[in-house]
Amino acid sequence: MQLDYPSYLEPLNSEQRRAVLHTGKPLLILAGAGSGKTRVITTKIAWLIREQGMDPRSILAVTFTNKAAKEMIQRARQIEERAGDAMLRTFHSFGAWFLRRNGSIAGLDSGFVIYDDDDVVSLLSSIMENTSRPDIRFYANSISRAKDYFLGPDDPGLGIINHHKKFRDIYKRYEERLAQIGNVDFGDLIKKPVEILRSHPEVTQRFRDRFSVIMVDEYQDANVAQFHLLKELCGPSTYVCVVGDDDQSIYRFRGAEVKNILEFPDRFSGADIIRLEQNYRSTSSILKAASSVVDKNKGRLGKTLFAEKGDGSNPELVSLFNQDEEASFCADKIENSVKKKETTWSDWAILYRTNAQSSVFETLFSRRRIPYNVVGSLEFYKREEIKDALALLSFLVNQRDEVAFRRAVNKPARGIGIVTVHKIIETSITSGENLLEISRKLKLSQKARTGLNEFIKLIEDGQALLDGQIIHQTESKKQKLKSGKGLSVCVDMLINNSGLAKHYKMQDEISGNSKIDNLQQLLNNVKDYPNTREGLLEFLENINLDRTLAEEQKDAKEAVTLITLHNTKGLEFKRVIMTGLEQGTFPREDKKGSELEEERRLFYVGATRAMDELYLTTCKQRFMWGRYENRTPSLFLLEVDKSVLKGKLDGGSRQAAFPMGRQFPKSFNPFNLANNELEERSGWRVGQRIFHDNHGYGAVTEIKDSDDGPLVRVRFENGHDKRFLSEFQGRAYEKIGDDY
DNA sequence: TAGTTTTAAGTTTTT
DNA sequence: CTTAAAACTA
Repeated sequence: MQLDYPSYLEPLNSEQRRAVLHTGKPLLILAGAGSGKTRVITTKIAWLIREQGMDPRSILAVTFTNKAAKEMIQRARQIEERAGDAMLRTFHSFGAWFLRRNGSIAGLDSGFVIYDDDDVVSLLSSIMENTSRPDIRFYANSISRAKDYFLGPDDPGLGIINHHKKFRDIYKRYEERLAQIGNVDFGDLIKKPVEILRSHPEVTQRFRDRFSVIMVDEYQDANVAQFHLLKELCGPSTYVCVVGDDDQSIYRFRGAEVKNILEFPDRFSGADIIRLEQNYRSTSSILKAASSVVDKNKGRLGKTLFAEKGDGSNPELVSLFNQDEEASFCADKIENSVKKKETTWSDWAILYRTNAQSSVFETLFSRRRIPYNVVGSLEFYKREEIKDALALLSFLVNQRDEVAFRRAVNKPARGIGIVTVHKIIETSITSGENLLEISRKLKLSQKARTGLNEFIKLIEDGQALLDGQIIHQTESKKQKLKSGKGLSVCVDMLINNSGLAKHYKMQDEISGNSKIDNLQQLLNNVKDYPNTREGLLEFLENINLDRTLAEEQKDAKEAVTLITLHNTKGLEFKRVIMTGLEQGTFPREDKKGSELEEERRLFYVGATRAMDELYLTTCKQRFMWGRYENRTPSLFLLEVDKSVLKGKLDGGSRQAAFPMGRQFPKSFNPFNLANNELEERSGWRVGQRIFHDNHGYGAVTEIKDSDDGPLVRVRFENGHDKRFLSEFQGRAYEKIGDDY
């Protein structure tokens, strides 16, 4: 039989197919959860290339997370290989790409570095002296929101964001300072391109010629500035297609405007609307449970979503005593089902509201040897040692970067105090010369001069390395540099010659940290970038736009997923456990009105990730601020339709035998028969099996005396060799079971 | 100025 | 419980 459309459109339903084949006018696709919108977008990209003869390079598709972008390009390529040449980015990464090429029009050097929120606070703190940290954060947040709404410091409407009189002035000074430095913040990645496009018609024309198709996914989470960017990129002949669902809007806290969806038909005249209302993902009982909560929201378009699948088993409400029992429940449930071969590890996801909640699961899962992946935790980046190294790298590409300079110049201590640092920065601002030049010529005390010269030498050596010179004196060092890979050559030199490596190595031995390991991980992460200025810039841009890149790439495919609710957008799992359903955790206690509605939508997003089974857990107590705090069940558990819910809010009366994390009381030492003086004095014993939250299982291999007391050496199953001073025992190292 | 000790404060969510 | 800022000492 002859089909009137290509075979790869066959799996689509009629509405999905209509969306793929739609051409001409602007298109708004209102796509409910699990209605196959990713499939529609990817198929549409393939169809445009294959059937319409479209050049892949003229297609721009925008998503909101890097994870979604990667998945989308992969799925499109499965249908049509050439889809790999289409431009698929997040809004912010598109903005960065745009500014690297066109920023010079607005006076921006192509070598800019992107400031994250902490950097913004740091810069702002030098503008707002004598201001408390929380206040600075508040103003930093206001500036960021203002940019989301495309409001500059001179905009009359600025009062809506922050009505304080001094806000306008602070914003203005911040912008001036940032311009002097030559870097940008997240908001600039959207706002600046719009400004350039508006003031330079020839640039706009170039972009309109380049992109004839623009698609935007998760349009409900676009902010006002992003709407303006889209509008500028769309010429009269551009085909524009946006996909969204107002019920899944979960980023209003950072400026997302659902109005963008509501007003799309007005802003893009003649727009067609296609609704995808058939849900293919979840059982109808899961869908019903999810909808019954979001139904309580007042401000919504309202939609009918039909489940394709049958009823399935009802979502199960599980009441537990505390977060340790919650973790045990999850572990048992998952383990049993995998043992019975009902599921594999990767069929399961554990969802929580805040990143901090992952640690209980991580500890228990590694103890029970359940493989897991934590998605998108920011931890790696927040680490002191990583920030130190990155500050050095940022300063290497931009010697006006006072934020990076401040952090790097006296770490480890080189005898350069705040007075000196302040003097250098002030002189640089007034004279216009960069911080390195000022550092070279400024008259200083002998002590500060010596330290500063070390720092200058370090930066000069780094620059020389990026320029392809090998600068080191000793043969062994030269050898080491030659054998290094890519950018890790330069980074390795920096962290060693700066003294950071030595500094943290000492710290690790005293406290049992693994900061050196993290720096090592950083080296590993940069090894594939070329050892040039361009390579370094590319690396810095990538990690600032996608923090998950810095994490250890241990993506074992067969593993349970631990993930925040926000990060689950666009994903699906056979079985989902939503945890921490308590007032104060989810929803957060202080949420009411429109913010509470956003939490409800978050519940909806989380619940609709589940294909076959959904569990909702709540605890009577939770360990917070060093105490067990009593909790009451989440409002959402009262709101969810009881006719599709298994279980009641009763359990959890059972007292936990031992809180997790400390199976033995502190005083408990099963090996008090130490046979030599050192073992007795240290409280440890060679052969003792131990468990460490970060490193897993291991055994004591050696105890020796040192200036600071007995030093215990541990060999871990993951191959790592660690040492720690015995007086810090019990903090991170836990004795378990028998000797080897 | 550097390093240590004390005290206070604080948990969203992410590009 | 952790982290950050402030106060204190060498």
